[in-house]
Amino acid sequence: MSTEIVEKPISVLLVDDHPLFRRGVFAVLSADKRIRVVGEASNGKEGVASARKLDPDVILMDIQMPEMTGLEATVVLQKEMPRCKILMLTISEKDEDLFNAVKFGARGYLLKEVDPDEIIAAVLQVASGEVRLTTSMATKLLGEFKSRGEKKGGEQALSPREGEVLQYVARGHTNKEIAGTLFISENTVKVHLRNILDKLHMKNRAEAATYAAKMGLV
Amino acid sequence: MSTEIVEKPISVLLVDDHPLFRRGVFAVLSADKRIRVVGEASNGKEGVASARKLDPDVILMDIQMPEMTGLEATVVLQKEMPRCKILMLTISEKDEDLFNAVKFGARGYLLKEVDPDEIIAAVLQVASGEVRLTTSMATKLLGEFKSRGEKKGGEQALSPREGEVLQYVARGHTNKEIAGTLFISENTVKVHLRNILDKLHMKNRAEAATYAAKMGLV
DNA sequence: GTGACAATAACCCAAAAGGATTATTAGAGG
DNA sequence: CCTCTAATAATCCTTTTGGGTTATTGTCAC
Repeated sequence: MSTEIVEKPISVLLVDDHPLFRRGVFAVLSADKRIRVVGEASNGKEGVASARKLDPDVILMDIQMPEMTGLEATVVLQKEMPRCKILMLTISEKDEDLFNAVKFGARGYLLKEVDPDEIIAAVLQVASGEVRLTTSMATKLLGEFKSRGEKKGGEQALSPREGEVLQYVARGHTNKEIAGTLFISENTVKVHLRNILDKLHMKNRAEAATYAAKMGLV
Repeated sequence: MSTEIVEKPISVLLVDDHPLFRRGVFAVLSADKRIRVVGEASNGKEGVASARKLDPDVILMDIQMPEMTGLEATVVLQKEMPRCKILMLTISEKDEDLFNAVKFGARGYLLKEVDPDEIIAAVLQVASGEVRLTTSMATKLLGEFKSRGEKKGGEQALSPREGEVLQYVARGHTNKEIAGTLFISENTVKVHLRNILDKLHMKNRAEAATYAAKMGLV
């Protein structure tokens, strides 16, 4: 047995709806021997499927994507595969997105305008179990948690399906339309919506739509 | 083959504030022998300077950039170097950006989510003097110009009262509640809401609520 | 294998929202 | 003075939503 320890490269899955951007990230990450890009996906849904199949160490995830956003995908994957570290790589500088990403289990938050070097450092860092945030982000988060410190008792997370339904509601679709899109009965949509309203302590779909928009789900 | 006519490659300048994205585009374009990337810039100001120096055939330009946006740069360059074709490559699906880009002289409008192949085709097409738009964009442009002819400019602004009603809608208030708050009849609230939906081309209050949240009204 | 939970679905009923039309009044601006 | 518009309001009718209840299935964890 050799005394040299051969490290297995960190496997990375890219989830972003822009093929061109993916290619850029791919080029940057592939230039580093400690990292290996094992797959790509172009929306949250595909991302979840790929993650299940590939079981990557790190997922680089965009937030704003068609079909299923990065936030929703993060919710799903955190529950399913807690070993897998999710690093948000997004254009959004909105505080709301940052808070939600962290709340839903992301291990880091990078803006797309970062330097190539930075992204490599971030991948290595989250792979090793650390969290990657800029100091200004960390400050924002601390302030946020302090201000809602004791209140957090009742908050229940939405299930993936509920998140999906909520998206369509926010886009102005009726229950019947949503049922048609998701191939389920209108009754089921109504049940989902009722559960959503109960969990969010809200009164009707318009209020829930506002919530969804603010959370960046649409 | 010595009889083959050797075409000079199309020279391309990339202007985008995301190094990672630039790298992706560079990789894609460099893989095609008919195209040669001759320079990169990370904002509109740098882009204009580089364009003056390099005189590229085609400029791939982002819209949202620090210092000087792609739209501003397009205005400057169109006046100075009309031979140089500008192709917007942006994340923005906003009609307004599309309209402005075309108005300011862009020869094409691509969304960043396009396939690599598409971007090569678009560069070749605008280099040859054609215009590159999706059919849905062309339709939007036509509709815009037609409606400018007869009415004042497409979107009608909400009246103050309508804005007020929309806020309450986004907060999840019912028509009856809004009527009570504003000391008007429920019928009037319904009229306001109908006018809001008509003006925004929306279908129901949930969709309007999403719009309000995105606009920062709530 | 039991218990928890997500997703599915059905039924009923009341309340709310949506769509169309018509009309009155107060102000602003020509 | 006349016109245009925002804001007000009513009536009629249809569709959608919201609220409560019950039940079946599949999966995952313990």
